[in-house]
Amino acid sequence: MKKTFYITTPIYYPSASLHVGHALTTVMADAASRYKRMNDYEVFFLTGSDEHGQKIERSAKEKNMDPKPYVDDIVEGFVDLWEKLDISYDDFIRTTEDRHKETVHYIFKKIYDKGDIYKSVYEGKYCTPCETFFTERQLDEGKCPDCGREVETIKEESYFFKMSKYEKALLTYIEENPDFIQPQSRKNEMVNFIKQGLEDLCVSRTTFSWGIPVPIEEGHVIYVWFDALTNYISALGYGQKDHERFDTFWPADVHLVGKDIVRFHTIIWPIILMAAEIELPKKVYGHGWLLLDSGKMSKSKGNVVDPKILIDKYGADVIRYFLLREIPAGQDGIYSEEALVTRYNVDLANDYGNLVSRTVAMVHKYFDGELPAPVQTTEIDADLQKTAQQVYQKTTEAFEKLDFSSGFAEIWKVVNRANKYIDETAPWILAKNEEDRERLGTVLYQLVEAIRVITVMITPGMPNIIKKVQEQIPYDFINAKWQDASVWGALEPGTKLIKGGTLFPRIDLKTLDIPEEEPETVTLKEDISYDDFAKLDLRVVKITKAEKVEKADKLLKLEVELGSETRTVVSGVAAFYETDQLVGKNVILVANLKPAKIRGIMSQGMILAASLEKDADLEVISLSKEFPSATIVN
RNA sequence: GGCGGCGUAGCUCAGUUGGCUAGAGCAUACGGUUCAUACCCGUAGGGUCAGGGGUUCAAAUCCCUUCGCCGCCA
Repeated sequence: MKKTFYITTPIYYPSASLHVGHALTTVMADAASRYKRMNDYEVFFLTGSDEHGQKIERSAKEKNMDPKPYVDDIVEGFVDLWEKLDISYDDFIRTTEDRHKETVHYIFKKIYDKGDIYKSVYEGKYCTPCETFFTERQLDEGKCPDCGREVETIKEESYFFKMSKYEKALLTYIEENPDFIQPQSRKNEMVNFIKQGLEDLCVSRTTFSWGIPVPIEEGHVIYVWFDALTNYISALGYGQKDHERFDTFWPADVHLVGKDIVRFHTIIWPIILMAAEIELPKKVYGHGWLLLDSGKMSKSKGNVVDPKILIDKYGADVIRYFLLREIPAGQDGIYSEEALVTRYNVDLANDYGNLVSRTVAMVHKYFDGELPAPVQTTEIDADLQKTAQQVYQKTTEAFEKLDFSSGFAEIWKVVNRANKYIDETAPWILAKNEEDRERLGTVLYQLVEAIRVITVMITPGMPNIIKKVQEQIPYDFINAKWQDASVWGALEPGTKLIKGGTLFPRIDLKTLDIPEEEPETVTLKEDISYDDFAKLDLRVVKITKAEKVEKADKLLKLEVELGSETRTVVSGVAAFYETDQLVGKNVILVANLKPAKIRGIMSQGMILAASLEKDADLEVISLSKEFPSATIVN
């Protein structure tokens, strides 16, 4: 019997287009799927869309559309994106499909009949204009967090799911399966959460109708998670006539999710399954977010990065490689187009692409494109092979853990080793002496083998570029097995290599048209009159002495000359200036500021300085010309 | 407020059960090379391992504490 591997992404919500963050989850799942297929697993890779809910109902209404055609358009965009990204999913489940509804009905009834779903009254804070329920905690000072208006307490008949009943069973499962929740930090959070006690979950609503009807009573629709999570088995045919897929693939090997929905997947979902007496998934992996320099990507900030534009610009493989390489396992990563292009230039163009290019070129120059046979190998050759073998081991371990970032870092050790190997063996010198011809052939063979091994290993991440490599080095990369990277010497000597185009042409960062971030709109304080300004008495003063204030790392005690007077000023600049850097500077003093005691020192005025938020940087305003002490500034 | 995590080079991060001179990549500077995509190879600079205290023959690592950042708490 073939080993099976079932991996899922979340089903995405079609209220807006997908951004690179979504692409990250899906690309990871795809790389894992391809890796497993190369290892002879029968893989089932599921993605889809979560199409019900009030938000969709409302958005459709705003566009004067029925919900279904409304989501159809958006979901088409999802499918299109995954196609562009070469996502090799086996099925795409939509929660509006009949097969999904069938399973949801089946499982709802099963749990209801068992007594784990019961009818009660839901009480919550409701914002009528927004038509949304909130919990106490979500409220912003008692008001609606979306619109700021008053909320009212509303009661509604609802069906509840007895989560509390399974609290202990779930904890036991998590304990007995230490790898169930990944990464570890998430697991700890979830355990804490469960230990605080689980409340029963409201699983139906009457306030909107765009959803799967509750099978036992009209007017109720099944609410979010019960509907959405069930996709993982409805797509397999659970509770349907044909459930062969379910029998083959369940329990899932990995539910890959963003860290924000780990809780639903590690608490609600397992409990639904327990109540329905279905085996639990083996693993839920919560990966990090893709952040922008400027913070989290969000629709409201308008800083969402559209993956389709990036794919058109750089190609799917490049985006895939960046996502897999740049985001450390389980952690957040930062996206910027500069980072993307730098990765591209350094790893793909300079190191890998150029390695292929120079190697194929040499085989052509010295052997007419015919791959020479290796003859006698040396220590250097052995070292290259050893690197490749070790990397194969480590990359395997990393890929098994879905740690693609480390995996690709490993693979590049072979790339680097191979480039160094060229330097060490200097084929262009060997080519000058006829007696070195065998050695030259051996060297080039080793290089092409190294490229073969590397290329096999990058296949799960970059399924496209390997086709181009294959055009230059005739080896069946497309159908390669993972194990093919563990052997050395698979290429037939005499194979004709074909010079091809550049795999990854370098991109000049300077010519890149990266849209500047919008300059912040400056909000100024309210206008003041000239008289207000004239109240300030600003004077040029020379700093004559500066010393640190004890027990205050930010403060310096300065002495300044104001005419004949010597004043003491306490200033928060210690993080940016050594004491002797300030002495002698002509700076501007707010001379008529009311004296104030700071750390027990009477500060008589204030020195002007420009500073960034959170003390990120600071510079005292000083004059470059000499002015008499106490000169007026206006 | 409760629980947990993090703080290591200019930037992004590795540092396993305490153990050689604290590492890698990017960036910078210099040198080498010409097969190659202004690439590749090498060398160098750059660190109070957030601050303070403690345990130990020995601490980035263990304990306490201060500061800063982050996550979870339906």
